[in-house]
Amino acid sequence: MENSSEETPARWEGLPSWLLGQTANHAQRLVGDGFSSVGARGYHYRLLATLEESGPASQAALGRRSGIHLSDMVATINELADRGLVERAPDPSDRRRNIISLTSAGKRQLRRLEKRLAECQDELLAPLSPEERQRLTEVLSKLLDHHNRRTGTPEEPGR
Amino acid sequence: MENSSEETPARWEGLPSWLLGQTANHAQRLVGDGFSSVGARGYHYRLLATLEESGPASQAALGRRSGIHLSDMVATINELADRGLVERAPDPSDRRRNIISLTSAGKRQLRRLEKRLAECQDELLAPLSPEERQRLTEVLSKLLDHHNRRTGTPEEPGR
DNA sequence: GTCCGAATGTTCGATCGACTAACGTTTATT
DNA sequence: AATAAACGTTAGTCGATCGAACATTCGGAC
Repeated sequence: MENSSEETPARWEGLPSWLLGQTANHAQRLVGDGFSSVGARGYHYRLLATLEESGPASQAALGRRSGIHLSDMVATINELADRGLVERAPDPSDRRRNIISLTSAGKRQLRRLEKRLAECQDELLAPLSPEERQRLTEVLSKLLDHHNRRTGTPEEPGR
Repeated sequence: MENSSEETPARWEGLPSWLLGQTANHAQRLVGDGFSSVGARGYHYRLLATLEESGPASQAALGRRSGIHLSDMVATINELADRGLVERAPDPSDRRRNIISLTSAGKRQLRRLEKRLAECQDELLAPLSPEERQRLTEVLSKLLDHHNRRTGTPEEPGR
């Protein structure tokens, strides 16, 4: 979507689903650009952040905690390991597992990414007043909650 | 994103960009499912609607008006033409061009898609009060406007 | 009239996030 | 010991979006 022009208002442009999709695109572009300016992408941030929160863990566990699919974890960890931001070591007590841990360079990168991320949020919400920002995140949270409950995120139903 | 579980709140889940992306995903899934239940997808609706609004036109013009990339127009028109919803005829006055027009079957399909679409908006916004819905679309429109102005949609600057 | 730039339709490919399928290895259960 | 389950890995699919290249055709400048 780069176009439009010509004198067409387009009938779908007022639909909530369309507005959501478009603003989400802008948001994602902003954040993606912010990340790529430091040589990273979304999965990198998510994995580094998860790693800092839960400490060293196996790829499967990190996948569960970060919501990154197992098969994408492989590539993500490869990329981060290549950059020395993360270490992959075999688990001595379970030879199936790798234990992934954050290096200090990884921690520094995480700080950078968080800074960019915060800047992007601000750029994203620039035209909104603090109250509007508050209301927006509230309403979005409510929507997200509703649909997560009935669709995604099993969140261990009976446990 | 099917996972999560494990007892991790995840630090990015409150970020506006994340909330936007996730709710947009839900919205897109809803609409996409609605469309595919009639054997269509997003581009089909957009093209059919554009076609009804602006009448028969060349692929390039339709692309500009619908915001669909030229290279994707080809496939979209192919699919719609295969289903008999649209007709592709050479322009006698310009042999580069095809003139695309809506068939009556296409118009009927458009009606169906619009109905589904309306239902999906309702399902999407289900947990929100009318006032909240109003506010949400307003805020999103404001955001979208802001970012379209400074990024996408040139909308012929000097014309 | 001819020539060059632009528009048009088309094909191919790349991206990014999400997800499926299959497979070999290793551990746990029975 | 046999079977089930978990783990890591590779290799794909998919949908939405976009870029690059190309041949054809048109239009305007000269």
